Amino acid sequence: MHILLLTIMAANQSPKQQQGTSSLDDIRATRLEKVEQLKEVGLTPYAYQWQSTHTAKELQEKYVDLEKGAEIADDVAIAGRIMARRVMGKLAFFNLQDETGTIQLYLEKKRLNANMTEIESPFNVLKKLSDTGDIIGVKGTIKRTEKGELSVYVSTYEMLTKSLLPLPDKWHGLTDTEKRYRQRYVDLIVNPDVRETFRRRAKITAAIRRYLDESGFIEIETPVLQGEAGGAEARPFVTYHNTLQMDLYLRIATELHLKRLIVGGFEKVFELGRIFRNEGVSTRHNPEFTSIEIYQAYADYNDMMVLTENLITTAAQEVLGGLKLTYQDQEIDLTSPWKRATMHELVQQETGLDFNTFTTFDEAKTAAKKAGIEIPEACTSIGQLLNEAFEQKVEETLIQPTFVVDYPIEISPLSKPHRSKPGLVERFELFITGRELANSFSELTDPVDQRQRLELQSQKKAAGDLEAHGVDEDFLAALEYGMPPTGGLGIGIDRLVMLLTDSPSIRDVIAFPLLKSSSVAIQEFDYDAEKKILRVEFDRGGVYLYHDVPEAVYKEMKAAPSVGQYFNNTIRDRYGYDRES
RNA sequence: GGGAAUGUAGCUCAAUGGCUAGAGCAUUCGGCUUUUAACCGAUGGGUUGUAGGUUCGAGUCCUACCAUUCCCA
Repeated sequence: MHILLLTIMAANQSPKQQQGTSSLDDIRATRLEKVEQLKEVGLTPYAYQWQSTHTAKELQEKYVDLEKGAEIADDVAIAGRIMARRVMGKLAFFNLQDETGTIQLYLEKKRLNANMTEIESPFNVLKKLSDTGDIIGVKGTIKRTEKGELSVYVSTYEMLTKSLLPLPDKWHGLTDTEKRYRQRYVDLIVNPDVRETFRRRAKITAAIRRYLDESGFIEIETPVLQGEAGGAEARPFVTYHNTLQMDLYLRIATELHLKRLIVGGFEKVFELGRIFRNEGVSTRHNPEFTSIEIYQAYADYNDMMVLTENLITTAAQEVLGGLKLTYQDQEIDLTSPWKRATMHELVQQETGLDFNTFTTFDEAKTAAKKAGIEIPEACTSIGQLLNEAFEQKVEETLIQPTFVVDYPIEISPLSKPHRSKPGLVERFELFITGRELANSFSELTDPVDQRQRLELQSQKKAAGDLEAHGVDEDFLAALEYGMPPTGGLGIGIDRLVMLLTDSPSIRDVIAFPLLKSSSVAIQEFDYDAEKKILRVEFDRGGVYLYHDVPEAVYKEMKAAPSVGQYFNNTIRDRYGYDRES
């Protein structure tokens, strides 16, 4: 059975009739015609190769001192996309954009016609057959115009790729958020800061990897497909392996495998990669996102705090050139060392409640209610209540980098008990701009203790907690062979990139964020009365068979004023279906 | 999952329940050898997200659905 969530919107009773042509179709048809005309005059609308001598940025830098009106006979070659065209009678100015920036092309009829003798009137060809969006290569010399714009004074050009679809408005650009995410390539063409964001993202991950490499860490890739998802509390994605006939989960963390590597004798390992959590989507959550987990043998969480500072300041230096930044109008200073405070201290500061003084849960509950803390049903211990108080009252106040240390044991199943504070574990989370950016602990290495805690999780799973997981016996076996004392650290890369690129939404730092599929309308449907199969053809081309549909339903559907609405209400989600092969 | 807002030409946006749904940019045609959102003149382009409903009349009001954005959980 093909698992596919088809959302059906509406459907016309009769197949759609295309009347007339839309303006977009017209533009496309005109440009296809231009492709043919280019071939006729002897040009290649889709070329094979081009050699540039410079990028736009290199030219701008090299000739920065060239005076207005001056020309230099240096031969240059450059390629890029035409972003704007200004055509006079016998002279034209194009703006050319490559990955590095833009440069103006100075296109003179006389010069082009003198240098491109193999085709007839090349200036007119360019004037008639080029459009914004086309990718061209030009050769020529350098000239700064009277108005002060550095230009390539073009001798010859080649059409490298003819574009068929119009670019968004040159002044307003593309602002429709949905279209920006769905058609990121258009967003990237017209919005230079989007390109800059992804360039920075690449620099950040490269800087982190470089720092770790120089510190003796090695990156080892661990499985994405797992028999049991573990290492975090989160709902996993489920998939299926056909020939092995087994359910598999996409990983929700890399923790348990990286720790196996520490058992195996590696002392400094990490993995920077994608993990998957089957949860809601928001400005701070994408179902697939990137994290880095780092494990260092013989280290504890104090060592990991220093490592966290070093990694993040290194990344910030790399992309910002400094440690002060502005995030959504908030001034952030990343100069280390960062503030360290225990969860108890912070909660006391914000709420006045000293959780160290509570001896019973009821006592704590009464005091917390008084302080305006909402207590969910699942909250049944002082430790969980402390965490609730922290999340509700403290988190959003932690704007400057702050290590929150020493967490209650109840919410930290994988970390080592605190060496001096009973009921707590050696764990910290890093908060910046009120958001959690990193999570770390002195890893639990006692296999007996670990088994007890995982079995507790497993009971929660059996009781219906979808974020809890079964016991990973193989992981426990690994611990029984003996894992050295180890410090572990996880950093949310997307959130770090958001911080360092001043991006308000996680979708701004993920090139292709997950969006719902666009709606589909019903094109046609028919019914096999004998097999009770309703066959539905959607306008996207998909054909699906719905099983055991009563004939009465088919008749009602046929008579319904809106087929799509009837389908949504009565058939979708109620009958089994699969895709017609 | 709940609430609010949005959806009109390729893009950015207008349009008190009432004339043939408009404008700028882009397109197409013409003019122009120093433009910078070039300019001047002309031109084509619409299933107003989808389907119902109310109404003499719906882009506008109502219902359902789809998608997006923001807030909350």
